[in-house]
Amino acid sequence: MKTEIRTRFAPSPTGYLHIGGVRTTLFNWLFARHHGGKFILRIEDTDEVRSTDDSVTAILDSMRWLGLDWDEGPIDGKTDQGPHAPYYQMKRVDIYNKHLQRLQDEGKAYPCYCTKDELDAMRRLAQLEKRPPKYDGRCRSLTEAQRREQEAAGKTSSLRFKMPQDGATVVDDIIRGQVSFENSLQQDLVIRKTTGGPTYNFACVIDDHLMAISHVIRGDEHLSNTPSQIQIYKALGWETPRFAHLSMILGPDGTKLSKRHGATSVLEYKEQGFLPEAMRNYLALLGWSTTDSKQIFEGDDLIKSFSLEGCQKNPATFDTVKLTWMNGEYMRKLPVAQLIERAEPFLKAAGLLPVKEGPSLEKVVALEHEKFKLLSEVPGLVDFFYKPVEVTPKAKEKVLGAPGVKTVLMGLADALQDFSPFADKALEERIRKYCADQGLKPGQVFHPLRVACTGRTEGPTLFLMLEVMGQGMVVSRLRSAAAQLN
RNA sequence: GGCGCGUUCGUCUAGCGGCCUAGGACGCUGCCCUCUCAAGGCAGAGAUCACGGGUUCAAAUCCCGUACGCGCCA
Repeated sequence: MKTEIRTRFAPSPTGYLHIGGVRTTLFNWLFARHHGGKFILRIEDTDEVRSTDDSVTAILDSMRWLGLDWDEGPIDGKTDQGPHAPYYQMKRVDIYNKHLQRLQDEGKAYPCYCTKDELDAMRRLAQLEKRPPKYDGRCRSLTEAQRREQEAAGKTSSLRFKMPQDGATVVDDIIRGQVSFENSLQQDLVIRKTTGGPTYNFACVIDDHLMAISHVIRGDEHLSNTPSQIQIYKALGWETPRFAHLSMILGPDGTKLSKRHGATSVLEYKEQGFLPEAMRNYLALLGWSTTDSKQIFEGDDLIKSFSLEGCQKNPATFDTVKLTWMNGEYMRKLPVAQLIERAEPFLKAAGLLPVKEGPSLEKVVALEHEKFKLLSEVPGLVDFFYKPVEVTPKAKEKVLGAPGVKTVLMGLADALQDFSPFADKALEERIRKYCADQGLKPGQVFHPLRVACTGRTEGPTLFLMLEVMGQGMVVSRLRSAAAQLN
């Protein structure tokens, strides 16, 4: 009996880490952390053509960004050497070969000399006759002499695993329950390719066993391969891990989430200004929930609450709108200083950091705190404190275009020129008094004032904003806005 | 084509035989708050629980079939 909980994430380094992959990683990670177990990262780089170091780096970066730390596995894209080598499948071929040989020696696997053309023909015929396109096992019964003959003729061979042909294999899945597959319908799986390398389904079994994985948590698409894998475990005399097959993630149109649906790489979400904790929270809720339908899980709550039993069987649609809402929730909860820290790359890119002159970023960001939904929005909502006022067309037409605005702006400038204290409440009183004195409605004054100072019709609460902006800037902006009228 | 999986508001979901005239969340609509935009508060629209048969005193919940979707094998 395996007592320690050990899960793993085993990506192929053939591109960036996409949303579906992260969700699988997240669930493995959550499960391991919940049970105080270990989470292992293994690189399935047996596809020599498409595997790249850059992909490994991208995957590692994505996981680090999301805070999904692993207990065993590579630490950067180049560490397929030394102690990290065992976590790269390409460094494990000797191990696979050993077990491949063992199965062959024990008569549980046999070489198959069929060529691709022969297999294709076989398949076409089967389809024509409306039979399942299953390999017919013709090389299974080859005698030693016949095999030597094939070898002598220089034929290359693959190695096939002898699937039992009677009974059924039951996958006892934590999420889906008992799923039964008839063995007679399973074909003799290729476990060593003609090129000599192990196939995915074989290497995966060997690794999961040798790495003592207790729970294999993976995407739904692997469920159909599981009976074959179970039979390989049996043939090797190994205990099978527990299986849990997660539902897939779909795009808005109901098909499997892919590039067509826009951003699918995790790092793209980072660039768009999403917080990793929001991403994690949202992703956890795709296919998992608690019975009280709780939405926001802060701190360790996700780890504490997570269970495979709470996982959904049916696929879920990825919804950017809800993700964005959730990101806003997290941004609102972040203290301003931290918020600025997190938004640093975006502030720098917008030229707002380091602050050259003007009010402190803390005060300015605090004014708009409840409005942010993305880190990338921070600069755009506060930049008018640091840049010359640019009046939007809408503001110009609707507010500055009204009659008497020029007089109002000049009047305000005069009234505020030497006003003290230049602070929220006092300013409000003073400006309301100005309205009363002039016989104007507050709206006739507040709106032009805002536009003159910010160039926009919407923005932070007015008087506090004026305070933060400071007397000098406010008065000069009022005057310059007035000057530009007529 | 065979096998497997799935199907509750637009979306994520609660539900595991009576508490369901189906609950929550996002989004949407309206109202309140209000100097704008948000945030917040309140209210509302929105699901004949894919469809058709059973089982049962009673079914979203159990069984069978059909349809549709998805996956795997190719």
